[in-house]
Amino acid sequence: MLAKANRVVRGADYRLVVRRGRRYPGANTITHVLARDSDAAPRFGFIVAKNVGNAVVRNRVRRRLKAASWELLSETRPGTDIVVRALPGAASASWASLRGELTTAIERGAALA
RNA sequence: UGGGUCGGCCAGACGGUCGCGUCGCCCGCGAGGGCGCCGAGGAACGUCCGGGCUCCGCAGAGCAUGGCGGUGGGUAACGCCCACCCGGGGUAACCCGCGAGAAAGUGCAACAGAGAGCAGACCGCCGUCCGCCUGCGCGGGCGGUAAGGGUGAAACGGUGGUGUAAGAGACCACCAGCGCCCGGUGUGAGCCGGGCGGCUGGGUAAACCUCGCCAGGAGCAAGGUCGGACAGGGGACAGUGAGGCUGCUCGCCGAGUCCCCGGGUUGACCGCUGGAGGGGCGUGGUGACGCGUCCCCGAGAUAGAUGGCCGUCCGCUGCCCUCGGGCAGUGACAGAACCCGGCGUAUCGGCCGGCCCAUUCC
Repeated sequence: MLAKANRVVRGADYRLVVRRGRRYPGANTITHVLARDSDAAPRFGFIVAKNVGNAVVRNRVRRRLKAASWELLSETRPGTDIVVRALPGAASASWASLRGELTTAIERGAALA
């Protein structure tokens, strides 16, 4: 799981990444990637809206996305902010497909180290 | 053994691996790191009640408004819980009732029916008069009546008798209901028994209403500390009383208040978890619950930790089938956000116990 240092936690940061970052749509997620001028650790943020499911479902989706992000953390270029928005299909998506979507988006975002 | 009824409890298990959050200790100037403890629910849910807590400058009184409604207890309090009463259902265990007042007033009630709220007379029954007829009778007018028929959820007590032209609480007996009185019993709602009276005057109060009881307002985005940012302008009212805790009146306090346009911040910390807390034992009580004593500390996040992945077993479903396995899928409802007590709602499945009925055996 991701430590707090690897999380996007400010509302302003979320807005910045979603508006200015490049979008990579997947079957169950939309990934926004924005490179900052920094060599700080990469940061991940997650948006799971109510149309995904009830609170239990949303928690599970966000935790799986966090776990997938943690596995990709060491391979992500420093100074990158990534925000993943979960779509309603993410509730029933398999672990492998979620992780695959995220990997593809980061690769295409040229954010791999 | 089968069926029923009531109550309590659990909420997949184990392992591996990689992680997250608070707190404590240690290391480090610091960023941070290491170790250890703990880390979602019976409903955490809905936010429907009740409280604690916080602020509103907490004199207060009345009205309004809202809620509650058998009795007695429990509780911090309740619209909750317990016991009992009454009424209804069930062979029974047991369940159900939004359980005050309908002769204080106002309102409401489809269809059917002659008539539905100070009721009414369609068929019928009876008397009398007239007409027809040999006659039994038939038809009509007037009057009496409400026993019988019929309508309805409901038709102004029921049964039997006296009475009468036929009938009728018109009168009588018993029963039911209403009111009053007396005796016994229970803390009480009531219950049991006896007497008297007029002879009865439905439902709806989750319709207005009446009676009794309860209730200040807003809510942790409460409220406070620190830091940061910014830009003011206009209008209304104001010791002749602004404003002050939903509305009104009285009373009290007594100085700035409110609105619009524009601009800025939406950071950190406190509140924040040790409490009507949990467990054991004893004790009072039918019980809800109370009392005493010992032990324990058991979540505090803030884009929001409490988990991700893998394996074995377990349960369920489907298929195959050599009747014992194999394969595949799946794991109820649901996620703390100041904290408690309730209620309501959702829920795959499982465990335990009390009681009742039927049946079999001894």
